[in-house]
Amino acid sequence: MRKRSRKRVSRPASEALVFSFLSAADAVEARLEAALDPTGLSLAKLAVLQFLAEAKEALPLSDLAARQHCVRSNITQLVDRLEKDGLVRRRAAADDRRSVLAELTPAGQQAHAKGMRALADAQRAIVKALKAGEATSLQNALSALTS
Amino acid sequence: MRKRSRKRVSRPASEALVFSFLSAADAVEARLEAALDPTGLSLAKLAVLQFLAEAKEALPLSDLAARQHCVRSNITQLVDRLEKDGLVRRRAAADDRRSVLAELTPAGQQAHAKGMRALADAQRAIVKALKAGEATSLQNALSALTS
DNA sequence: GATTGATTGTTCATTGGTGAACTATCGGAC
DNA sequence: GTCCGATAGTTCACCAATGAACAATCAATC
Repeated sequence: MRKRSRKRVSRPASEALVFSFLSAADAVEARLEAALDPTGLSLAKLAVLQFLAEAKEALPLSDLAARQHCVRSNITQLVDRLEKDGLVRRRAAADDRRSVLAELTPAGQQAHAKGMRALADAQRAIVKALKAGEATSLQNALSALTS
Repeated sequence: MRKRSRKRVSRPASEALVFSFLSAADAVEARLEAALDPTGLSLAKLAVLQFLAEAKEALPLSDLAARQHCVRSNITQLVDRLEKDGLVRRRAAADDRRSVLAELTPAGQQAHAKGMRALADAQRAIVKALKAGEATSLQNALSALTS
């Protein structure tokens, strides 16, 4: 489950908000990860399956890296593990001999479905924990933070 | 800088809030980590230095693990790296021969001071990005999420 | 005083990330 | 047609974290 424990370096009041924020995010992430636990998937793995499923076709690894917003070497390793799990297969691309395509196996499709169901449940539970009003104010705060 | 790229598995409106939240947290964390970059420290390392500095004495590694909310093996490795950086020293405990104490070196004290300054600046900048009203509503949302 | 159980730190394997270096291939420009 | 720069994937070393297994030590309890 790989908890990603938060450090809360500083104490003071206003600045502490930043670490509360990060700490809350870790808690949420841990909750999602825990929800996926029975499926044997992680968020990282499920994301790859989801990209493959929504594309409805095999995708080049660099494509996956772009969608995942991560470096290519990370995808190489993720796909290594997914392949070992039997959820994904590597295939050569017809047009470009540099390219390697990843495609879902039947087991991968099933894992994807199961994982997305578990994830959706967990997401709903978390969102429900925020009363309607707070959800929108959170959304404002969020956009202020990311800008 | 170790960006912790967010996956945004799902698209739908309300549930997507959860991933926006995680994504915003990653952005904030990346910003803090970037602010620490010139000091050569990471959040994880700075947190250890901070615990040692605020304790004003050498601390057993298991103590650090407790404060960091992480497993002991993680601290072993973190202190390994900090020791290699020359910021921390391992020392035997007088009373308990199982215990290993970590203490700040002079370089460690300086790095701590510099790191905390950089961190505080970055925190202030981030908090300022949230107008006063949104800060409190965020705080409410936060407590709703963690409960 | 010996045994038994908890605690301390380390090591190892695994997950998930980064970035640099390398090979192979692809496409143009010339 | 050849050369040269961009692109694709892998490998490697590193950072950060987890959890299991292990040796050493401590603390009771008998």
